[in-house]
Amino acid sequence: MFKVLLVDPNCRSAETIKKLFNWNDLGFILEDHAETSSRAVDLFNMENYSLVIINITELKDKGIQLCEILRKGSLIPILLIGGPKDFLIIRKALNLQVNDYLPAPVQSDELRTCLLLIKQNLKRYSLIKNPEQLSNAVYIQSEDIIGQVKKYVAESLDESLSKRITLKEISVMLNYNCSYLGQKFKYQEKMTFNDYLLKQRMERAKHLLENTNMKIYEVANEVGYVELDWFYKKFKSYTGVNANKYRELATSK
DNA sequence: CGCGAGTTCCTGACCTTGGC
DNA sequence: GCCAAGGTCAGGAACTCGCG
Repeated sequence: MFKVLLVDPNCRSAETIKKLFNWNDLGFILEDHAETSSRAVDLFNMENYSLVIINITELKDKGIQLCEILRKGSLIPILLIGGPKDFLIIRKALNLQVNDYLPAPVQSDELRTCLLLIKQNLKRYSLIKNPEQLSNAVYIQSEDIIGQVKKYVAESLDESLSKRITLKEISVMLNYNCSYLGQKFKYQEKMTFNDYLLKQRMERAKHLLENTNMKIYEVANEVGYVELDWFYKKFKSYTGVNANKYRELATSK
């Protein structure tokens, strides 16, 4: 479990964030809430957090100061929440290597995706409070980068978030150029990222068709296809038969 | 190794058709 | 009416190429 510190002067919005979903299900514990940046610093020094979420709309420049303080002695992931009017402040924060930014009001699926990305990184490296560990982490990252991409795809499929899988998103998460990561993936795996993603989705769809009574549209949705028609096309081109025919053949064996 | 520009191709959206 | 299946097209994501 990764411990989260929420910094938000607005108790109502803090409560809303807490209740967006069950944080424990995603592997996070959100119990601590600081209403001021000074209280946040106190808590940060006392507890061992894995993530800090800051409502920049409410804190403004104090939020930036808080980012500066956290960054001085730590590489802890920082997630900002702010509105369209906070552009200048967010721009400042980006210079402090803030990990991500979500527009307010936060949507549950957006935050969930963001947390999964952060969790991927946290699982990979335990670089919470020691900047010296970053160089080691980056070294590991570049060595096993494709492994991380594949792992992310697999976990996203498991958690039914496959429709959100994009190479662009993964490249941002891993601090790589999108085109470079695509090249690297193809070189190592002898197939493009899209081909790999398609293969994983289709194999999962085949498994679901063989072992469950789910409707075709449910299977399509489960493996990440929003549009059923596109799933039909891809499935047929991958397997050579229609989804229904495939189930018929598989279950008659 | 890493990035940017241009090109290719995938995806989502909308529609139609046919079978049950 | 519901579900399965296919056609078309615009926009965006992924890929390729070339360069530093």
